[in-house]
Amino acid sequence: MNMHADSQQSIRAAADGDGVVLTVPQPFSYIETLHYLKRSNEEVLHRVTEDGRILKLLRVRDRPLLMEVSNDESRGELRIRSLSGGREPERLLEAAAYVWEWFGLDADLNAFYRMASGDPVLGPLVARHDGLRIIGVPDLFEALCWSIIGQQITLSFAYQLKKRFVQTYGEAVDYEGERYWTFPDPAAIARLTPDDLRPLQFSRSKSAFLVGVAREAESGALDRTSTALRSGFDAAVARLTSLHGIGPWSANYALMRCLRYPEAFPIQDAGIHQAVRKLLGLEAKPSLAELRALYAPWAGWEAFATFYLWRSLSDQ
DNA sequence: GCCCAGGCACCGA
DNA sequence: TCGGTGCATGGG
Repeated sequence: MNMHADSQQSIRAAADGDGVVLTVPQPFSYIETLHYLKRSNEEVLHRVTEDGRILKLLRVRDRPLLMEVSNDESRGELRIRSLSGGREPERLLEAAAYVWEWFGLDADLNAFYRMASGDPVLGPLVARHDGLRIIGVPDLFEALCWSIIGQQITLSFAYQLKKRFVQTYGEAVDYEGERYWTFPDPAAIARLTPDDLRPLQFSRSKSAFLVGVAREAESGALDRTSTALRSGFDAAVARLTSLHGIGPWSANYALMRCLRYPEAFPIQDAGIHQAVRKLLGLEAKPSLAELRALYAPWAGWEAFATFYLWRSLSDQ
């Protein structure tokens, strides 16, 4: 896990000595963050408590750490505590850096809003969901697996598949009567054969894709910081789509949620089409020509536009 | 039964 | 390059 320069400036030890405090850049909406994190009851990679704390099991320096995130709205701060797995300052700092990355706190939302506020489709969305950031998937292997799992099936079924996958091959820690999971390590999946995944109800292709990507990741060839992924957007798309099972939608999905390219745009996404249809009051899903005209002004901000469109799907 | 879900690989022209 | 087809499963 790498510390980002901006995040380091914003993290300090809590005054009472329990955990660290993260000053969040504005705008940031904790409510919107929770709304996204709570969207599936089948989610097993984090838990949101009734009083609005977020619990998540991380792997920090090769050991599990159960992290708790809570919000201090009046101060514009998040507090990060360790519930189990060690409270050394270095481990807490890494957990805080993870949150910074996870919640997309590096993004300059105001710059996006300057573009979006006058847009007929995005304008109302950014007004309604002020402070919504792109909640990410910091781990590239997890992001690619999740994109493979989500291909061509309903989101609810995708969550069921992910739950089985995580609970079969991930690592668990029990805390106060609840079980918390980490996403499976590439090594655990790399040694499987695709047939091992079929009983979990993965299709033949999804099974093969997952094992293939795990073997690639296990070989070290899927480093987030690799030249192929940091030499510009087109090069990164080319690198990811060279993987079996990663097409344009999945590559853009991972570049949006993991590598955080603002121009990443999974335009084939059924959810985007559905959102546009609803927002424009269309009978049928928009044609490609309609979409092109619509998103031309979003150039350079497509990832943010996508996340706000997805958000609109759970509006009344 | 039919269509659609946060698509993709593969095939033939 | 482009369009058609099979794939697995669940819900409306």
